Amino acid sequence: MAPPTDPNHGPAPRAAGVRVTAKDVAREAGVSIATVSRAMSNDPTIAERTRTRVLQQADAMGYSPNLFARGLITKRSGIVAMFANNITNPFYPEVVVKLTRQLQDLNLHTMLFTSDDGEDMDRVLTTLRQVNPDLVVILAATVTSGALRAFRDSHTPVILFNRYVKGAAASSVCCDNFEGGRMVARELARAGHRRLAFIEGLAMASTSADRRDGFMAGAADVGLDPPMIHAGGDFSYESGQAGIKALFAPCEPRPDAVFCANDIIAMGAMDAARGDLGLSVPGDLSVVGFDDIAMAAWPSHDLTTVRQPMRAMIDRVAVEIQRVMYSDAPDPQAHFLPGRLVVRGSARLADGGDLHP
Amino acid sequence: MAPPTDPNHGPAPRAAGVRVTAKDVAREAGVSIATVSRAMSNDPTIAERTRTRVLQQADAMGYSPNLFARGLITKRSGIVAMFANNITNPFYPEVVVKLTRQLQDLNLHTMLFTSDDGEDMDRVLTTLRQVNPDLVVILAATVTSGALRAFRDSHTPVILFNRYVKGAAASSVCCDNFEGGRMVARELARAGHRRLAFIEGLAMASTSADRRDGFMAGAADVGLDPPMIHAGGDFSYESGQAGIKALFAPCEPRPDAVFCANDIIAMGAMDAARGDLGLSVPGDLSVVGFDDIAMAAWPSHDLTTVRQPMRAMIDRVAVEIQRVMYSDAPDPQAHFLPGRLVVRGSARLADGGDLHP
DNA sequence: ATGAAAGCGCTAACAA
DNA sequence: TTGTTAGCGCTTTCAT
Repeated sequence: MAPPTDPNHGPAPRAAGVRVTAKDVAREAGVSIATVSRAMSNDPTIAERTRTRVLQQADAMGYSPNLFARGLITKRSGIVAMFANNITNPFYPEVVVKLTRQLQDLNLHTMLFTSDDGEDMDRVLTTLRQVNPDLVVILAATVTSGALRAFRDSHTPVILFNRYVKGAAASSVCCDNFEGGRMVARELARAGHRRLAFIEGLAMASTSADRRDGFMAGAADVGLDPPMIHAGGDFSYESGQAGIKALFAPCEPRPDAVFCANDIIAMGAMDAARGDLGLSVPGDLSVVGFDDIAMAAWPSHDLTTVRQPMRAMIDRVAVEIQRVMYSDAPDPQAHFLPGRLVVRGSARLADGGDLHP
Repeated sequence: MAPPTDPNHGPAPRAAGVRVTAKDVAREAGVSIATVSRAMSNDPTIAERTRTRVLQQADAMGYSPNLFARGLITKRSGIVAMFANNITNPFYPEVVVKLTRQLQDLNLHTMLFTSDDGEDMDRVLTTLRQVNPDLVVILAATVTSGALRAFRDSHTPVILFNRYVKGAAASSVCCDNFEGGRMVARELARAGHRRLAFIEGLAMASTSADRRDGFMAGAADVGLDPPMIHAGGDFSYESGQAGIKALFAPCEPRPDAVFCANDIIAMGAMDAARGDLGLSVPGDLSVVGFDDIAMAAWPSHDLTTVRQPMRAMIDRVAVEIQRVMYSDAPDPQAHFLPGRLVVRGSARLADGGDLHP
């Protein structure tokens, strides 16, 4: 079917000028604006004949209702505000785009907000509140409890993506980062690795911390020494390069496996291990990442990694959005979705495994 | 299926939160709502003392003006709609995020729209028009002239990013793709390459076509045979793998240099050349990409490529946005920004060069 | 089944 | 300098 505003559908579009309003359509169709409104919103009380006539007229004039005027009355902006400040990791832009795509089918619109780092974030969140979003999705960013409270006060539900704040008035949809880390440690141990190491991402990111804690717990489970930890980096390729060099700087003990807070770090670590350190991967060192971004599968790195169930996470967010929007006083819910170990050539490992088998 | 504007889709949604309005602040501060409005919008006619008092009260109550009620009157939504359907190439998500960041400082808000591909694009653009954006930025997507006309009719300026439509009522900010391609051909020839090849991206993308045409023009300039062209792919890694294999399938002539429509393709071509074909890069084959995404610089690929001046392009878009928003009947302008050849290890080349020296 | 009228929250004349 | 009033474009009673 032709879209309602297809200019090649029906008579020539109205002479260029101001935007066509319900009033214009009403006048041309010989009805009241209330009837136009009813026609546009599928009000069942309208006569079928009138409805089609009005719709046709609207179509011909290229009319579509002003979403914000509508929102002023219905108290629903139809807007989902997404906040993301992670840009070096292609995982999150991809989530933004895919989630946007999905929300479009629910007649919801994405408004995008970003901040460079911590300090101006509250300023951005204030701006964000001005647009009265029906809902806020915060992607892998640390948000102050003050900001969370402000949202609760304005009755704006919040969904955290890959972030979990205990006791907060916000829903969460996360990959089970802790279990993912634990699984990696166990599998590495099972394949005979003895000296584990971990390269952190951003210190304040719970994704990094949870993966690390899970990794350490897993090492403890199987009786290995606590993994060496390289801290102080961010989620970048350069952090991976720097991390692996730092881990190998002391003569002993040298790790035989390194787990990284995300794939980008892992690729940096792998390239530096091979290039600068002259190590064989996985011969001398197994490297494992987290995310499973597209290029992890490329032969150039062939990276063993924990795949975040992106599709399932996005679907879960969409469901949570609907739940939260269509219930009166929704309790925040936390969802943890299991990751899956994707075994490739960068690590000496036996086999894949699920987080929650 | 319910029309895109159906608000009665499903059960009645809960009303969004009760928000503090200008009326509330006015009551508490003992002034009229007009005064509140003046205080919030820095109207110079208001008394300084009143202004601070009102602002304080507003602050205390957590008030911020409803952007859309304001827009209803001022005829300015403050919204920039961005349309992007390219998701496999990390270049564009990065542009979206960075441009958003920049617009925030101009008090403009980004609304994001995507479509999977051509057909449902008009439907998405219809939805997009409902939000009355002050301006539309279309990123590297092909738009129908009908859609462009619809925007012109509703007086919504359009800026095309890396797309140029001759005679269209839309501004353009592009990397000079044609000259970029030409430069690559010339530089390859200068370094002694004789049998050039090109791997296309999506057929309908002008970025791919312009780079190809420039490349062919450059080859002609220096008297080389017309490059072999591999068509029928998209902008993916897999297209690069398939492309290079197809180019090497016939025994003769075999290319000694391949230029790819973007970096992702180039990496696929390079990995397949080395892996599947057992070639040495750049010994047997030089590989050149386009974009200079972050990972092009990673040692794993060390890709020679044409760098798009992303920062300059984004700045240019911001300037164009301001120009278009603050003038009555702005003529669309086209800007072509020169790329720069970044010489790395994937190609036997003499030296870097600028598009417009 | 349709229309008239009352706003949603805000800004912009126009008065005072 | 401030308040009053009239809408922006739309939905939603309440009549008819």
